[in-house]
Amino acid sequence: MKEARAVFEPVDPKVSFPALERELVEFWKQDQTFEESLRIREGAPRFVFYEGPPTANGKPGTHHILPRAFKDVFGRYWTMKGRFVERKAGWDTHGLPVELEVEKELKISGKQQIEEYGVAEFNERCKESVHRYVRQWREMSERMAFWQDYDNAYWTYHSDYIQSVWWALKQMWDQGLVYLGFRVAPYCPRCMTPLSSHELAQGYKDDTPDPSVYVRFRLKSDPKTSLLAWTTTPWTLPGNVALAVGADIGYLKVRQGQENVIVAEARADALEGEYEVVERMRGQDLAGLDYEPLYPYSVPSEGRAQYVVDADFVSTEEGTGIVHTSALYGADDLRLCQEKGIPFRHTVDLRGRFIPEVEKFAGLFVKDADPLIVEDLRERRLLYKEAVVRHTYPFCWRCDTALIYYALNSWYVRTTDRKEKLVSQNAATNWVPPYMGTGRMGDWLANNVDWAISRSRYWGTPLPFWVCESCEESRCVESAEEIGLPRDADLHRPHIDQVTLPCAKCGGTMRRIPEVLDCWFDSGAMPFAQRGYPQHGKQLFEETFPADFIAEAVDQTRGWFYSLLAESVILFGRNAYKNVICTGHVLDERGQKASKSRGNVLDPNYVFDHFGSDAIRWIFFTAPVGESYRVGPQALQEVVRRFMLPLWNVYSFFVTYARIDGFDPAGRAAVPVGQRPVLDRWLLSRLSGLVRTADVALERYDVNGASRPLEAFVEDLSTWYVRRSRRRFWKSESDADKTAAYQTLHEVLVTVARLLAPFVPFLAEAMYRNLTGERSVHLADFPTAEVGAHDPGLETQMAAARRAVEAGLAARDAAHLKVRQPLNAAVLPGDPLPEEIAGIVRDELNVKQLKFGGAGVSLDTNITEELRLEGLSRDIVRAIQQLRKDSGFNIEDRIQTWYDADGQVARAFASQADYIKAETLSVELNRGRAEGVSGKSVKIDGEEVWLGLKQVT
RNA sequence: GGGCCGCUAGCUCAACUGGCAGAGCGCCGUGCUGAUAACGCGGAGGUAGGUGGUUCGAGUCCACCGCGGCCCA
Repeated sequence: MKEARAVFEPVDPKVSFPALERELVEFWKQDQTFEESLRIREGAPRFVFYEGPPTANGKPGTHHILPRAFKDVFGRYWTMKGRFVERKAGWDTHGLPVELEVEKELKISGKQQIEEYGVAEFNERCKESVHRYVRQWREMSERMAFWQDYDNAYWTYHSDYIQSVWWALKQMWDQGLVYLGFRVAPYCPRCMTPLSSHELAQGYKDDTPDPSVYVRFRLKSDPKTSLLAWTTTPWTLPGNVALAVGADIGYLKVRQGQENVIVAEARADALEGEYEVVERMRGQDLAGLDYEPLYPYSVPSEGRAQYVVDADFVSTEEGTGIVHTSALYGADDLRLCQEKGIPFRHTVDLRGRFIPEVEKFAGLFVKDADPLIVEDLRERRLLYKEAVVRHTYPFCWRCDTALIYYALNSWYVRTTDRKEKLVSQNAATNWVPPYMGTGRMGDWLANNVDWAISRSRYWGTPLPFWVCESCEESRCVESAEEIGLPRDADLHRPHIDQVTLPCAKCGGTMRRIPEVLDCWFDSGAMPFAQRGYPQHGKQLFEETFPADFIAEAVDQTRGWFYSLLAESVILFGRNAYKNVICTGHVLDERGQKASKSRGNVLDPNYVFDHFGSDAIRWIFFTAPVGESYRVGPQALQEVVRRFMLPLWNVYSFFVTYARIDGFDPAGRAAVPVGQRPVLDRWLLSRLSGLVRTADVALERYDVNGASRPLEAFVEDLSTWYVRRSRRRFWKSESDADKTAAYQTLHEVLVTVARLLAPFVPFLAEAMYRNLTGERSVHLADFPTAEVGAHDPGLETQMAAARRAVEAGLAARDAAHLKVRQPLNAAVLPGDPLPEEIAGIVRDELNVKQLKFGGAGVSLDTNITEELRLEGLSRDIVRAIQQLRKDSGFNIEDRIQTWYDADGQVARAFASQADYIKAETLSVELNRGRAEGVSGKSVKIDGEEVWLGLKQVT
């Protein structure tokens, strides 16, 4: 309009957020906005963030967006607060998951086939696989606007990184924390490898049938009397070396026919048939009794075995209260035997078959031997009774073989030695939500066991332990140089296995142990290993340890959250992170966990292409942190419709009118807030409170505490401020009121864009760049609250006004008086409102006079002729506006208007002509039908009225 | 078997320290509208998973039980 120069680009109200986002991804890349956001904060105090490296063994899913969104929001927030936030990307590249992916690719399975294929070649394939997946991860991360330095990522397989890890192991070695232990682990006899707890968790099956057998162990001193023991693994019976009882548990000796049987009193219902109690005793009375071995295979010639011992793990929850103990096939069993000095030896080999010395069952696979053993005991009248139990039992998640518990050698870090410190350092860490730290993590640490760090695999950091062939002297190496290799040498198997070292003690040959390192140790080393510390980056490491903030999903409790904590406590005496957000799981729309095997993983590209990254981020930020999230097309659609579009439309509304009026935020001095109309003062007061609320919440890592008030504010902005202010922008005259409206809405939108920038970086960027003409919202400062604008009294009054409106509209509805019909007066309950606010209520209710203080709402329903005509004039305006719109006229177009009407409607046209002309931008209002003007008949108050509009050029 | 979390309208979820049970979506009715894929008002829809307890008062605190999710065994 007029000669005004529009300073804003037009805004498409039919925006496609996915398209908008793609443009901005490209813009940021070209503009190097992220790099700039770091550059402008160089030298400022750091906010230290650590990237928990994703394992690059598969395509990223929508559930991976969740923790990455939380990581991103704080990087952006603290950058806007003036801190330097380095964001070094990282990739977890080693480990069984990567190997399995490659095994699938190569269509091979198991260690034997890998070795036939060739370890060198196999590891090359692993590396290639990782790079392939990292490309997809990077693409997803950039599309979701997770700003990180991807070009300088750390990779756990790099030689520098491996040597940092070696250094860490050497530190632990020197502290005497590394040892070779003989422990019971879940073991797959087909794959011939122990499994990690992580793998174990994937393979439990409910309702697995197993034999449940009760076995007599005859006392040496009295062969008529047996101790009754229960087991679900008969194959461990040839390995029996002891029976365990609880010292304080009460036991019964009962007579059944010619035989006596001893069981826990609390388990007497395990007895079959009639019995007579002969004697009562306690576990401690039984301890030390010798019994007849079932089989002669399990005990070496020396040492005392096969007698009753007391143990703290015996319970009377199930079984007989007398626990059959086979040293090598149960964790409690082995610990007990080691404590009591009971000798033992294996009866089963690494393939899960009985060794030749177990003559009766030699060569049989243990599970196949179960029924034979039961039968053997039955024939020898040692079987008391037999049944089948259904319980939860672990299987190999790869090959589905039933796992067995099996004792073998593994390397350990004695974390239990630092348990107190682990617990206290964890307690000093700020967990969001808090129960993750005290509950899940705290309980886990309280039951800390030594960390099994060795894996009998191929693609991993090789354990730098060399052992002498002759004298068993061992040594830990901490760098490539130390073993005569260049720093950048490939340190992986099989190359490293070629390196032999002379034994300093006996001059013999030292060879590396074959195992590689648990890959969780790799990622836990990232605070220093990402710098190549201590050979490189010493100062950088010291400046960036510990992290202010990390975020991952809940499954990292025993994963990265623990490995970071354990390694940092051992090496540096404190935790590696001060604040941690633990996000929940992403569920599908039916509430099921998203997983590859269920096939319900939401493809991130589907989400990005249909709804956009901002939409999914906003869902994650507003849903309860730490809980499970249900995400699907409906939820995404809703967040777009409920939050993003209303905000976008406020923005589009502003730009539409600002362009028409040529409003330039820099063009005129700001109207002082105190002089602006009450709606503006109210909105600015709300904004001021919002800024403070969001800022305080984010400082406390309370994402919901910021996002939910933001959402509520946008709703108020859209459904109250803009709704009540439309006429201020629409009216023709440019006065102080209109200027105030423009200035207020502009300021609010710019501030909201800055507040939203960390959360929905695309939407905020699009708004901010157009509204300010500046380069990027992500280079701006986070808003600070305008203390002067805060007016709690006004907010209270406005809330009262809105309640009054609500009551008034309800009363009108009940009286069937439509809102377009003005009324003379209304009485509302409550205290009188100041005139300025009462005016808003009058407008909204369309009444001439308002009184407060009534008991309820009462309306003056007497409609005078004058009120009648006024009401009709609003119907007329409404009809003309609709016709203007249907005719495709622009909002600011002037028109000539013709009408053909009779009676009341005609009188309304005449008496309210000025009002109608002003509202509809009609320069003329003519009665009768015009030649050559296309028109339309409409119904107004039941009467046919012909309207014709013509644009004035 | 143990631990953590959840269970509030048909669906998704709120409600500072105990104080009259709410919103959004969906449904029905109605109104408003030259920003909106909208919005307003009204309506239907609730024994707050169950049972006890503490309290003047419990969705909220305690105990036990049930169901679901996750983690661990």
